[in-house]
Amino acid sequence: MPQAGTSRATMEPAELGLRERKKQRTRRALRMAAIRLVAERGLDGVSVDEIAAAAEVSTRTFFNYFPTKDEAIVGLDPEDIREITEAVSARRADESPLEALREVMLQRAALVAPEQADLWPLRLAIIRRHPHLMAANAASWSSYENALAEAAGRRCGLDPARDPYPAVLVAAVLAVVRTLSVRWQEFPGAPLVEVLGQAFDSLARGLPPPQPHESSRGAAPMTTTDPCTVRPEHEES
Amino acid sequence: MPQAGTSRATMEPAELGLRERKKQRTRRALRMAAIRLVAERGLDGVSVDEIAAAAEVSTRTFFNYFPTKDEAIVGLDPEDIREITEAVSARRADESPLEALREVMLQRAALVAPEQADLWPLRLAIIRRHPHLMAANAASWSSYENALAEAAGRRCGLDPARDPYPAVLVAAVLAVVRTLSVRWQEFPGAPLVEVLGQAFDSLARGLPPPQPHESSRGAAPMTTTDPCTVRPEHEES
DNA sequence: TACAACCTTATAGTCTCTGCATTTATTCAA
DNA sequence: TTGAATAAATGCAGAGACTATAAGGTTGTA
Repeated sequence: MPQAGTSRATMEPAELGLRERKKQRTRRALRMAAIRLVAERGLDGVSVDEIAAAAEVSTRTFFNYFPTKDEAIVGLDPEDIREITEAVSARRADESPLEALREVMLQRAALVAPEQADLWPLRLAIIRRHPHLMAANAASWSSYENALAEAAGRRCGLDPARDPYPAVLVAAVLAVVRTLSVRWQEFPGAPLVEVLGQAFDSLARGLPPPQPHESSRGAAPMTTTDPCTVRPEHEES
Repeated sequence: MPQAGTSRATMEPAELGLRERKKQRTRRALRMAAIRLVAERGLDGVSVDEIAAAAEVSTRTFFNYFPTKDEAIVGLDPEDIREITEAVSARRADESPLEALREVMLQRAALVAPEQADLWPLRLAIIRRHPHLMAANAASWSSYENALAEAAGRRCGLDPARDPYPAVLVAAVLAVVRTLSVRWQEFPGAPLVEVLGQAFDSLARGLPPPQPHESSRGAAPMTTTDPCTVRPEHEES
């Protein structure tokens, strides 16, 4: 059983066999070529032919790896999905589902895989330039919404097919992560992890309205972390 | 006086000028043709040519109205966006942003514009059959995430460009609505409005983990009681 | 009526993406 | 080491999505 990964990720597991490793390399090469070229010349300024050429494979091979040009740019690696899902399942059982997701997402945001460190900003720049990619992005995420929802459901003993709670929880969490990831690029004031953390706090409190203080500070915090005046909500204890 | 739009929607405002009305009709005809045909024969069983033919316009004209075949099926009318945004702005000022959004979304879910009443289920059926459309769907929604975020921001006196709160709030809310709308088609046990209402309650409480077996709450938890069998069903292609 | 602005349309072409048959590379077992 | 068995990469042919352009119709206006 694999150690519920904190590291791993950079090294190519030697046990994987030559064929598998080659595939990973090809996929990465294609993605890098796609992102680099598109960041440079715009989405319509680059054809799949050129991307494939840059990665030194045939055009047809490109489509063996990605169903769409868009996916090559914004899609998540299936491996990443597996990692994240596993990480959620591996969290201590006494955490609430929201807490577990929070921690995994924050960790993830903190380490942004080293090889992709330089690609990440390019990706976001591209998305900002071509908003419709945010869709493809969301779509790609939604493909692991299901996986995550299942993991989340298991934590609280719910069948995600029956009870909407896990799906709702995951949808809300991923929406927050996605939104802030994109914003973060535009207003790189505070580190992403911080902004995300505050957003999660807010979410955990039921998204209470923040006070409209005339804040002329450069980086307006999401909400204060002290006992704010939460509006009276119907709650039972 | 707009009356916080409960009606309107079916009548074509006569003041709009012939040209404008014609455009609306064409757009609607194209959308209806697209949804009907695709629901019948599947996404790849219908070409844009056929859709245009069914709506009695040229293929080129189709692309004057929709940038994409997908958009014709899942995209929102700009007019709807305007209506929803206005409805949010029109809510009483003493409601919290979350409450305001909640009410608007519930109202919207309750009345599903009359002309589209029959199209709505078809749309969802199509999305379920072609999961990647959920992306286009989300994308289209995201185009009014901004509008909504701005309206939400105004309510609490925040500049949505500076403070992430409105964006986060809206993203979470729309994620929930989208998720449940899709699920609702698969498990049509409880009325959508009810399921949505429960989800909003949960959101307002900070997404607390539900108890697997104790049904201590009078107000029904999100747990459904229908025994449904489910399988993934990723048809596509 | 005449004019300007805007829609629609046909044509022709580029690009995306798929199916299929062939070739090349990798694994595995003898 | 060799020889299948297996899987991936490639080239090719083709359908369909989408666009640029130019020409022809409609609508709003003077």
